[in-house]
Amino acid sequence: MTTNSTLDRSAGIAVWRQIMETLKAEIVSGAFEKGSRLPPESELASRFGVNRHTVRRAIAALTSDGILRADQGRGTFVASAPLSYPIGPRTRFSEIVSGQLRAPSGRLIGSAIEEADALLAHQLGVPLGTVLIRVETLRVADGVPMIVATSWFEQSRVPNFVADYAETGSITAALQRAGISDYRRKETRITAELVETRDAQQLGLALGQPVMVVESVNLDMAGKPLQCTRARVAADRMQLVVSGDT
Amino acid sequence: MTTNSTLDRSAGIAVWRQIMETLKAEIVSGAFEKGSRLPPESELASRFGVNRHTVRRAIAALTSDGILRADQGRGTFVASAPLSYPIGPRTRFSEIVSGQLRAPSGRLIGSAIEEADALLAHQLGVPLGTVLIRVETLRVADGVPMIVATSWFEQSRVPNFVADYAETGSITAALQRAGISDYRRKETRITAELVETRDAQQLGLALGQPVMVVESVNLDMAGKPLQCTRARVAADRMQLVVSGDT
DNA sequence: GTAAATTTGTTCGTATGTATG
DNA sequence: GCATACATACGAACAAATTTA
Repeated sequence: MTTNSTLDRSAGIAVWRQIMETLKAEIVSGAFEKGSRLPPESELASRFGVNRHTVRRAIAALTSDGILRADQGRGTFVASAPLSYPIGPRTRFSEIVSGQLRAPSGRLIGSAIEEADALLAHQLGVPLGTVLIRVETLRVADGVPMIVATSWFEQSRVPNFVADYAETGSITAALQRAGISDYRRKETRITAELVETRDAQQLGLALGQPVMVVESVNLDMAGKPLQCTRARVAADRMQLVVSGDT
Repeated sequence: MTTNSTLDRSAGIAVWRQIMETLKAEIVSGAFEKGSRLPPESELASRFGVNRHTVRRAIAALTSDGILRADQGRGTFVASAPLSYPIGPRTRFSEIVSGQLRAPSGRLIGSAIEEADALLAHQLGVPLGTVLIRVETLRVADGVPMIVATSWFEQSRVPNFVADYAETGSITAALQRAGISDYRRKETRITAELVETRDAQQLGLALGQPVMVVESVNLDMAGKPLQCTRARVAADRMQLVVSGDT
């Protein structure tokens, strides 16, 4: 079960973290049941070919994440098994990919004003340092959190966006109040990462679970970039569908 | 589009590596065109709030990956952006990589004869129990493994597929030898999972890393299902791109 | 064409973090 | 807890190549 992926000592990733990731992956994949005892530290140390201190640090990190719990004298136990929300056949949410969800099921979980860095400036076609609105939203289907998304808009184009979105729960509706009647998606880029701590909390995912990262740019009808979105999608609950037609 | 403006100094990941990942993500997302010059090291250092040495190490790592190239006195330039994988009706791995000036290569890593189960029978439009060829392939670009794919074909339509693919390294070429001159993609479904042990070995990924799972069905020009594929894509090496034209 | 400014490349030293025994 | 070795990060300087004025 365990392929000894050789520890890399100069990859810029601390050995304790590499061990932590490996153990987490094994727990997630079900190698250890919930409540079961982990092998003793000495055994793990010899298995990974490291000092016991190093294993202890990996275990400490997993403990502070709530994944393990160590009882002095008894051993280390799996505290929380990986969550899973089997909501039947995977929901198909291709329309969400472009951030064009029309139904008001979005919840505002945060917003901020910030200046465009090189990447955002390029994607939105604005000068570096342009004032942007950043909006964090959570999208839920059937009571299950599905997507955490971060969107950026040029503030001068949608000055009252945050209040409008909070009220309507819909990006389309909020944009309409700013006089933008329609928009279209330019392109969508998809990759996958391990979920970040904050997103894991929002999505109710265990750490170490994968999320799809969907980056998209929407254009107004004049072809000017309007909105830039980075959505993190719970991979076990949702499937992106790309039609081959047209 | 990493908005990770704050570097995490106690995550067990070296700062230079965090910067490397950020820059790589920005290059992939198109903030810097191929051939364009990166901001000077001093500027990047102040942007990330680190010493110039630290930026230099991140740049050195990207240089040894072939992504950047540094000329003394001139600057640092984007040599070759990491691959992106455009998904559309005519997706073909070899065209994609050759379009981006990379050397494509498909390697046969296994094959088997099996009977269609309910799912495969439905997707290929054949009766339950129809004899299929299952082919496992590894696709590599510039010596870096990118994709492990499992494909199913109706054996009677491509009786000699395995030998033809092993010889040509190309699905398109092997199908042509079976008299199938062209095909198109019906639909593509994307999700993400943690990499499986066997795939991790093939792709050279550590356990616990995410892969994108791309399931697709190709149709022949008469619209009949021809090929059904489940590809596992190394998420840190490739980005799927859906253009907005479709 | 020369000088100044920019930008990458290199070499010291020092402090801190990581991993071992 | 302590001593040791190595990797990481910072700071200051200087050298080499290129661009700009």
